[in-house]
Formats: sequence, structure tokens, C-alpha cells
Amino acid sequence: MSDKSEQKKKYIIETAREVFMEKGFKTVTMKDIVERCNISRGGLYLYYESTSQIFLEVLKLESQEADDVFSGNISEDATAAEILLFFLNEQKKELLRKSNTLTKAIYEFYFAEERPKKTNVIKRQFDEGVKIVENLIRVGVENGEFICDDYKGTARNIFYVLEGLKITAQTMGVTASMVDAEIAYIMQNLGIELS
Amino acid sequence: MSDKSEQKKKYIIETAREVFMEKGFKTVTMKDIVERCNISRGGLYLYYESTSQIFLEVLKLESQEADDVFSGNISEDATAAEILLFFLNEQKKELLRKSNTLTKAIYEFYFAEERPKKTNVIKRQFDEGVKIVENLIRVGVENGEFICDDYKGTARNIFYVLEGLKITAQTMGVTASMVDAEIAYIMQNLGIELS
DNA sequence: AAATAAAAATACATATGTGTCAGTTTTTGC
DNA sequence: GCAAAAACTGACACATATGTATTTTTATTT
Repeated sequence: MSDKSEQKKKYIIETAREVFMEKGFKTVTMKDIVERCNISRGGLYLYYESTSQIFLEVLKLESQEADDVFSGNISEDATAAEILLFFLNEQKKELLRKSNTLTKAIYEFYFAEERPKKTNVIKRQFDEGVKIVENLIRVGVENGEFICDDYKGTARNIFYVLEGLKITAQTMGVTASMVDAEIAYIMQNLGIELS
Repeated sequence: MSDKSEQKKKYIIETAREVFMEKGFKTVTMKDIVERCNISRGGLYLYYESTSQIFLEVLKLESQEADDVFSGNISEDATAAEILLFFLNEQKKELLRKSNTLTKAIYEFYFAEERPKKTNVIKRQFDEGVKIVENLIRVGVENGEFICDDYKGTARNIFYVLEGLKITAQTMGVTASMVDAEIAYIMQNLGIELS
């Protein structure tokens, strides 16, 4: 596959991302993507065979970009509490964003797709997230920052709260102060009082 | 509308519920419902005009039945902690059920429908739930069962955790012990240690 | 610049769902 | 038991999405 082809594939993914952000997942058709890209349907099929495949590529791109944000903003000597708070505040930002977010699309994708390989991508991301937070808590406890006797349980709890907030934000809306209250809760459970 | 008509409408809703439990919301068509009911497409349109409308009726039915379970199982002199635990365990049952549940359909409905009146039904249910739990916590604090200084915040937190568990159960699965851990967490935050 | 290859656009065949309506069957009241 | 009303059916017209096959355009090579 030529360099130009790679370029075009990337362009399609970036453009499709906009469509998914606006329309979610389920209602997006190949035609929608084609129109935004200013190419023909036949042309798109040369590169991708379905909206699912395209969406998975979009998710891959998002995941890469999130990693970049993370590694670009955490200094070497940050404390565990600082790192956790940075993470939680990134989630908060995402949560409160009204546009430019894939959240709705991701949830639709969850349910639109049949189990197998497809949603496993998302499961893997979730499990990875839990593991990272779990380790972060362990480090925090070890250096005396946190108080906690169930790292995994606490990490899971954090993700359940975040998921609950996410879906609530999508369906009923949440305010910044609601999210802040939850973040304070989480930190408090680890023995940290936020000022 | 005659008595027989009412009968038939109820029959349609009960039968459609089975279909929604099996297939979720988005992929269910009028044809699916018609076939399960053994009536014709034209006939169904005499009673309901869309799957959305039917689904909302199904939700209403479910809500009534849930109320019945609740009022049928809580004695007059139950403590706040007992009531809260009963509620949480009902949620747990629902959460762990693999079939005979509308959870998937409800989430699909969340996202398939446009905001207005439609999803407001769900928002109202959520808000009502929060309010009930909030009051329950207040009562518990007043009679010395619970320790808590933010009723609403705590009630909200409980619902976020439950929502997070629900969606995680749907997409990645949760075990009974994971749910128990969260229930223990919730009670612990109110000053109750579960044996 | 002609021949060839690659890329892209258009048109087609297929599938699935919706909503309606003319015609048929069943029920109801007398 | 029969006429009027109500309930119901199946087919039709319409709309939208998919995936492919053919044609057209663009790019590359000699």
C-alpha cells in the first residue's frame, strides 16, 4: 500500500471521527462518511468494508492521542495523588464536554455490536485502566500517600463511578460540581482531603 | 376503547417485552413484535405506531411491577438499613441476571432516541430513585443508623456506582462478589459494616 | 504521447423496514 | 339471523442502506 494510500486512510479515519462525534455510532452509514470525506461510496469500500471497522480505527486513534496527553503532562517526580487527580480531571473534562466527544458513539457501539473480538477492544481498555489505577494506588499506599486495603476493589469502584457519571452525563446531564463531589469522594476514600 | 381492546393492548405489551429482552431495542422491528404476537402488521398499527411507543409502555409496566415487589417485601417496621439493603440486593439480582432483563434494551433506547419527552421518562425514574434513597439516608441518619453529612451527594454516588455496574455488567460482565464489594462499600460509607 | 495500471465514481441488484389502504373477516346489537 | 360497525389482513408504494460490477478518470511508465 502506497504512502498516498496510507495518507488517505488516515484522512478517512479523522474525518469519520467527526461524523461519529456528531451522530453517534448506530445511525452513521457509509454514505454519511463518504459525504464528509468528499469521496464516493465505491471509493470508500476500497479502504474499509464497514462502519464498525472504521469505528475501531477511530478508537485506536483516540487511544493513541490519550496516551500522548498523559505522557506529555505527567512529570517524572509527580506524586501518586497528583497523577490520580490528573487522570480524574481528564475524565471530568471528557465528561462535561458537550461536543467533540465519542462517548455516545462508544456506548452505541457497545450495544450495536455482537460480542466477540469487537467489543473486546473496549473491555481490554477498561481492564487496562483498572490495572493502571490499581498500581497507582499501590504505589501511593507504599509511599504513605494513600490509605487503602483493597487496591483492586478501590480501583474498580473508581471506574464504576466514572462509568456511572459518563452514562448519566449522556442521558441526563451532570454538572461540574457533581463531578467534583465524586472526585472528592474518591480521594477521601484514599485518605486525601481536597481543599 | 372496549375491554377486549384493552386486553389486547396489554397482551401486545407483555409479548413485546419478551422480544425487547431478547433483542434489545434498536434491532427490534414492528415485524418482530407482530410475529411474536401472531397478529398482522396492519393490526399492530391500529394499537401502536412505533417500537418507541411500545417500549415506553413496556417500561411503564416494568416500573409498576417493581413498585409491587418493593411494597410487597418491605415490612412497616423495617429499618433504613434493611430497606437500603433490600433495594441494593434487588439491583444486584437485576444486574447479574443474564436473561429476562431489559437492561440492554434500556441502554439502547437511551441512545437511539432523541432527547425530548422520550428519554425524560428515564430521567424522571432516575431522579425519583435518587430522591427516595436520599430520604432513606436522611431517615437513617436521624434515627442514628447511618453516619452521613451529604444525603444527596451520597444518594447520587450510589446511583452512579449502580449505573457503572450495570453498564459494565452488560458489556464486560461482573461477578456476584464484585457487586457485593460495592454494596459493602456503600454501606460502609454510611457507617454500617456488613458481616 | 500512447499504453497500461491504479484509483475513483456511478449504476445496479439486493435486502429490509415503514406506513397505508382496499378488501375481508369477525363481532355486536337488534 | 342479518345488517352495521369494528377489527384485522396482506399487498403495495416508498424509503434507505448495503455490497458489487461496470465504466470513467487519473496517474504512471516507457
